Amino acid sequence: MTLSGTAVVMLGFLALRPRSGYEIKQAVDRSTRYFWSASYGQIYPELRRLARAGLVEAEDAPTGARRRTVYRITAAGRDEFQAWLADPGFGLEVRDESLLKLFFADLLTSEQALALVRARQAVHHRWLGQLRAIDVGPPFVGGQAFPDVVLAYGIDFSEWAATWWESMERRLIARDASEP
Amino acid sequence: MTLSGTAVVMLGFLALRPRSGYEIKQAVDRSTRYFWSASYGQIYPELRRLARAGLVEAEDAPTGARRRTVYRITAAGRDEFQAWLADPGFGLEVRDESLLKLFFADLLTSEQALALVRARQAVHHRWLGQLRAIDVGPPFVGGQAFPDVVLAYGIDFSEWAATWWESMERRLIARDASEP
DNA sequence: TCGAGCATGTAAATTGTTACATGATTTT
DNA sequence: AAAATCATGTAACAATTTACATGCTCGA
Repeated sequence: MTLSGTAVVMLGFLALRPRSGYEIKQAVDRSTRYFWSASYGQIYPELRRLARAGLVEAEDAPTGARRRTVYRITAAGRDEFQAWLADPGFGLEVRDESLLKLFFADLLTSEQALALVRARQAVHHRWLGQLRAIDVGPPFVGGQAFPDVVLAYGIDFSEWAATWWESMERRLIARDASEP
Repeated sequence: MTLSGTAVVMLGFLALRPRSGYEIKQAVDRSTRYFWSASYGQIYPELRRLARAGLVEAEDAPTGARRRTVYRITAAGRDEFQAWLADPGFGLEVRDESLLKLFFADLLTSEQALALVRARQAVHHRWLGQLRAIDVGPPFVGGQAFPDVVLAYGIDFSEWAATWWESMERRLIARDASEP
């Protein structure tokens, strides 16, 4: 059984505690979304697939007349998740349109290139604000140490990147000043 | 006309000079692949679409009896590419399976978590070697300054990341030594 | 002559996003 | 009473990977 990326992150959150599809989406959006996102269009169909495969179990848990289904990971699901987790191999894919634009930025004016560099900078500053807000809030996953390690990585990387793009901005400005 | 990511990178390389599909793939693999990859399964069909849309022109350029088609960007194609390039907005998506595994690493033994951290380290060291080899070789795109900026980003990031994961390794080892 | 590299392509499957649709509950 | 949020889902589309298939050319 090969788990898709979405299946794996869902199983991971269900391994911590039972949740509804809606709650899984919230968990992803509050934590892994920077490096592993998931949309409702994937989550709900995938929950059904996982249930058919016996990796999770569904339970009706309505709030009043509003229907709600909570999923619980099974022993088989836990085994699958552990197997994925224990394998030290991993995929790492990046689709970075700003680096791509910068790559071809010789075809831009100085002003346009500068705008690009500043837009990129802004992204890192925004992330930094968001991640620091998580950092000072209550722990996302109680008793778990590694989510904090990942958060620390996010903050450290954002700081490094913000600084890198700021110094790139200064270099571009200096270059423009010397060449008319 | 909305250009797909693959279309855009192809048009970008064709804006620098005419190439065959094979040569576009080589260009991508030698330069943008770390942040923007493309496979033959996309490139060849997309070249035909771009030709139908009038953004590129095909020309037969066989080597002996081996067929070969070289594509040249048209004025319309250049306009489309410039329009994409001049827009300072960008997408940035990451699918980082190693951060995801680290996020759930409380479910792993110390040894397994350490193996994961070391595997991640190895990736950055490998990239660093590859990027430094490009850095000392002949310039990939003659007369263009920004590809070197992107390369510098890649090298600086790889150095930062290698260091970060090394210090994470030391922290894990220290933690394991203090807690039995 | 054999293998590496040049060169082009298709088909199937997977993966994922976006937009749409519906309705209940809670907060302002 | 309206708006935000909770909650679930589908359909259409877009993007992408992988595996397969074919055949030429050049250097060892």
